[in-house]
Amino acid sequence: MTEEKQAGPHSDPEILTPQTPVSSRTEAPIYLSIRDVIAQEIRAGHLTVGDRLPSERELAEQHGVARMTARKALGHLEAEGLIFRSERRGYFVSPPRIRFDPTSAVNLMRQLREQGLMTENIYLGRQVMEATEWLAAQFRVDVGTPLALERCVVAVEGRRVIYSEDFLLLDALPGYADRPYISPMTQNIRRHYGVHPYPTSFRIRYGSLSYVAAQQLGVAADTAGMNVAQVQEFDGRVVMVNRSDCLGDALEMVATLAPPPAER
Amino acid sequence: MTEEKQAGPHSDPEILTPQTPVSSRTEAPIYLSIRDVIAQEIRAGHLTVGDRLPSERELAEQHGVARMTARKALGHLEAEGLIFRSERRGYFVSPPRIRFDPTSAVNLMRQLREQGLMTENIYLGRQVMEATEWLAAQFRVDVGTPLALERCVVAVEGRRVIYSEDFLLLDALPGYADRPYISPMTQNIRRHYGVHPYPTSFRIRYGSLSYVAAQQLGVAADTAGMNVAQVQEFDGRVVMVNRSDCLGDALEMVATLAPPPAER
DNA sequence: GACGCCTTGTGGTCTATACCAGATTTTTTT
DNA sequence: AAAAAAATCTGGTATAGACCACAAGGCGTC
Repeated sequence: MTEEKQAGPHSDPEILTPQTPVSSRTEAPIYLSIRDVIAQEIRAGHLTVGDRLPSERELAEQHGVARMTARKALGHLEAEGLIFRSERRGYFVSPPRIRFDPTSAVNLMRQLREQGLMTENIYLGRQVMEATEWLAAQFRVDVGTPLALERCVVAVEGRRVIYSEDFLLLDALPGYADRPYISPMTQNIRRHYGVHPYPTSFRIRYGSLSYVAAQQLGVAADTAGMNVAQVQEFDGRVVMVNRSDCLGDALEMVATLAPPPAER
Repeated sequence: MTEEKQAGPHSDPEILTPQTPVSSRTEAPIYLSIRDVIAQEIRAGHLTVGDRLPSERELAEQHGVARMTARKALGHLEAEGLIFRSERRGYFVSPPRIRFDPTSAVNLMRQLREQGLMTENIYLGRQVMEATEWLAAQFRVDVGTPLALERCVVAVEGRRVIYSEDFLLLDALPGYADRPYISPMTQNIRRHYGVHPYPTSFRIRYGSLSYVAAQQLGVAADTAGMNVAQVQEFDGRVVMVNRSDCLGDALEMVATLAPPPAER
């Protein structure tokens, strides 16, 4: 889980080559075989990280299929994390997935930098709001409790991959609204209040990106990804709830766990 | 994270209604507005869990669009977990997502039953194999080390949602190959060897389902979902690695974490 | 009642085309 | 040389058809 083979980022043998039908009764769809051809190109190293793929129209012509069929093959490769698309620019070979440990107290930005990735935090602004039903439940407060919302986008190696919303309990953070934003939220809190919040729960689900997230990340509205929610506390009090929409092909959640104390 | 509102399974206010454009410069795609209409029907309770939706062709006609457009709206709803499709049967309103805690030592089947869900384990068979590169790294053994592979499908409330592959280190489990399969793998190991393995790491990623998984689960080959890998140990030795392909709309990963010891 | 055939409906796949808006490149103008 | 305009290329969306394989239900025979 921690080690990484180094025979090229896309030679990961764990992907049980979901290749063409294994002697299935019915033909496999054409787009799967096209996908396999392209995947092979990438794994073989003919196309390497950052390279641009032929356009949908070119691929369609090359394989003698309609554009929508080629498009479906590309969509599949995207879901597998081999390639990503940049809106109206083209498809590119993906770098290896970013790893994020939702159980770690180390904040996301730092986790990314520790992987040697060039990361950037694009701050979108702050607003004050009242707790919705869901937020109130997370914070264990009443609906309508004042919260601060900090919105930002995280770009890794120049690609926008995470749209993040941090909700902060203003009651627990006096004077917060008057202070400037500092990049990693946990740093922000630590700097101002001298405490370091830690995650107490998380939820990861596959889902579609919200409309704003898709816009901010510059992807099609129908892009699917991962919706992550993370709750952070200190002193036994929930102070921060994070909601993120992540491009599914760009990252993966990993964690190493301590053995259960009873077993020790 | 742990509580559930009970105003109907699909009134979850956390979904920040990724509705029609928020005064965007450009029109939102048609399929998003169709999606919103259907989502509204479901949230309002006009369609409830298990109900069948109109067919793609019917919806297309109702909204005066092409079938592929209606299809795209349905695909979006599926990604959001509001509906699911049964191959060549139709679309149905989903039950709430199943929750799975990858950090828990409690096995999946039991977790599901604790949520009051009718679960079924469909055993697909066993085979003996040699460790591939990836598996060898997980087990911390040499490539080619003999392993047992147990394959099964988990159905929840009658719907197949997880295709699971358990890899077992035969060296650590003498005589395993001669013993019958017992449903939850951890139970299996415990029964035979008196020890209870616990998870030591996991990895969750968004991705496409493998071809066999899609076949076993009875979904289209282009279905995306979540790929989960989990490593289990006992006595400091990796004895089991699980790889699962899950229907993304059917479940979510949740966990509650202990505060870091340093903070206590 | 049990079994098998056939019809019908459904999603799964695919084609061929079209238009749009944004990104990129080229050309022209200043 | 710089700036502006135009042409081109790209993916994003949408239409309107088509055929297939499988699921389900009806119908018939046995």
